[in-house]
Amino acid sequence: MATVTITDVAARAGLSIKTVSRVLNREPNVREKTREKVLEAARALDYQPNLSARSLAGSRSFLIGLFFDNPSPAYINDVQLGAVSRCRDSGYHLTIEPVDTTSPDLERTVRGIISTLRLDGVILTPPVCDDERVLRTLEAHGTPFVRIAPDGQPDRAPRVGMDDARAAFEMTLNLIDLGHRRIGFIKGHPDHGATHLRLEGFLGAMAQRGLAPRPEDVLQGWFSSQSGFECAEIMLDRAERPTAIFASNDDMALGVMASANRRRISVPDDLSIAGFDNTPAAVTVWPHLSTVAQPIFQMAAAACDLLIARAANTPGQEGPIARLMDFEIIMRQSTAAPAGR
Amino acid sequence: MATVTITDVAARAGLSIKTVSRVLNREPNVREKTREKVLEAARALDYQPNLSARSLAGSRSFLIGLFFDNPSPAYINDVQLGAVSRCRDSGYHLTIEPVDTTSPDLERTVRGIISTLRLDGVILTPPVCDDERVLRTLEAHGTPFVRIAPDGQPDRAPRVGMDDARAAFEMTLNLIDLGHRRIGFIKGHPDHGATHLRLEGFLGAMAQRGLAPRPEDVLQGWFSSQSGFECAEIMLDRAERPTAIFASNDDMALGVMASANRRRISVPDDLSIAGFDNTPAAVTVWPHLSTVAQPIFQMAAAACDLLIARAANTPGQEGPIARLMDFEIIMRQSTAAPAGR
DNA sequence: GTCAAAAATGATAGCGCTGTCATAAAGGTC
DNA sequence: GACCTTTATGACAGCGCTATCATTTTTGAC
Repeated sequence: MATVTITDVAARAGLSIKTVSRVLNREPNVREKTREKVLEAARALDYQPNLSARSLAGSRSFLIGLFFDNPSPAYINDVQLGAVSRCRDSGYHLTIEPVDTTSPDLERTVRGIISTLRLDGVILTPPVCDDERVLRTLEAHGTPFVRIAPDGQPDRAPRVGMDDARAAFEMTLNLIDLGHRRIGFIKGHPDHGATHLRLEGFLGAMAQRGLAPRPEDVLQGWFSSQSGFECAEIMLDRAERPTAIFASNDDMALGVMASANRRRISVPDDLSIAGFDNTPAAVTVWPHLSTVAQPIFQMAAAACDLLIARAANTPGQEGPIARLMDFEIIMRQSTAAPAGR
Repeated sequence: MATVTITDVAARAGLSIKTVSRVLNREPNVREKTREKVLEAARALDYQPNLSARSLAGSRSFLIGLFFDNPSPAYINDVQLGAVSRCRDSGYHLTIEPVDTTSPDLERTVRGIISTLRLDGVILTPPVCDDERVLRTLEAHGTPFVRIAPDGQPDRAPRVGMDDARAAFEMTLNLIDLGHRRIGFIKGHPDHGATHLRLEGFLGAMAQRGLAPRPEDVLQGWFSSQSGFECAEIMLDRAERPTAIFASNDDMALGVMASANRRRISVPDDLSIAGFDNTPAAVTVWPHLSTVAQPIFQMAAAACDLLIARAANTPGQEGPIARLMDFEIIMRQSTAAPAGR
């Protein structure tokens, strides 16, 4: 309730408010002894800077925006925690802004958000990171942004991600090395960049081992468990069915497992299943799902770092930045060697 | 980039900035014609008010904070969407603030957030809504807050929730009416208010039908799927096992299902399973999980409404407010009449 | 029309900071 | 010590709005 201002701190320290401001903003040219006096006064008074005032007077708002459109809750949750963890370290805060990429009003909405809040930076998750209107609006306004796992346009703006193709490649190799020859694949939502890369990795691995997936074993899903279920129903209905199914994300893999359960097909004995994302649900089901763990938390944290550094005018790398993080292949109980071998 | 200020709008409309401010804030005593002139000028210039300036000059920050501590991603996702939907309507924004209720620094953290951001209100989700230190800090600072599904202290501050006891009661009745007599129950995390209420509802329904659960059939879980799995392992290991298990949330129910799958116990033929929350995962598994749907989105929206009305000084209800929302019992394929009956 | 009351509008002072620029203190050189 | 350079500190304007209070215009009663 009682509001302590920078003036109070200055009075207590016997210095001007400008000097206090310098200390608080880690500006140079402050004597060590002075710095200590200020810090002590601030601590004694439990001073908390007023963000609005800082923002109004200065060039930074200390606010990062997270734009997303209906991703999986587990994914967005990790992104949020990763971003907030870095915000905390730098006195920043995160506002979340769900946007509807199918809305005709999208540009106006985005413009309203960034100019009202004066965001220092924006984090874009799929599929917003690939929406041309959002990118253009941000660029026109001069708001820095970082894309997480974007589809393409590598040089357009900083991005962080992981090597989806490589991960899918390695998971597929694992499946093949387990002894599987006929492997089904379920593609993700066509609007998500990762979808194409994961397919590419799958096909690459098959080709490298001299295998060619039958066309009817590569189906189009939508990243929803329902779509995974439906694709599995189709594949498992056939007389000659795959011995393994690799779904482009865990939700769809779980849909596959649901279908197998319904048909009393034993996993992994009669069907191996692999997913992608390592969502919490992957270890909620039995058998636990083999999957690819993405460093989502770290990707978001890195994105946040980039934006904060940029706002602080830290002479970071100029020009296009792309940070690729490491993934991890996690083989659990849903995959095994095919039966009868 | 080009920043349009209220002064620009005033100049274009040929009025003073104060009049423009009046229109923008829907203050009374503005002629209809004047209002239109202002609105038109604002539209023509694509004027966006500067939140920092508004906040610094006025008494509102147009910021709502959402405090949470490690809840399920699906839950927090719904809360966020519900809250943001109302924020959008009123020019508000939502900042997310994960807090660690086990941290010794909790008070300082909370104090820092609310005084730096000058939050107009805070939404508290379980278990933060029952943390005495958080409540006290908020009260001391005079920051309005609304609790979602708190444990007790009904008169302490506004809260929104649902009748957890009643929902558990009805679900249990459904199970009994299906023919189940021996029903296992898995309790939730003891720090969550809903835990006690759900147990109470379960016991009440059993009692009403003249049934008494055996002590060994009521186990302590932690809301995690792992804990549900472990409890199920214990119950299903026994010679005389329950014909139905009601878990206090979906995650645990999914753990039960995993255990059943592992043991090749057929669901629902040999074991009925019911959950609580209606998470997306409930329809990801096979068979789909019978559960209780909470109106989480609506609860968060209502919480947000309360805070915004309070900040706008709308003479809403003073004193303790409690809004109870409707739940829905959803019976899917994981429950059926017990076999051999 | 006159006059008071009510309604509409405007002038101006901050809100709590940061940025700019001026000033003071400290350090170096001979 | 005189002088210059570097480093440290301070005075003050102003960011874009809202709040207060003064002023003007409109309205209504007679």
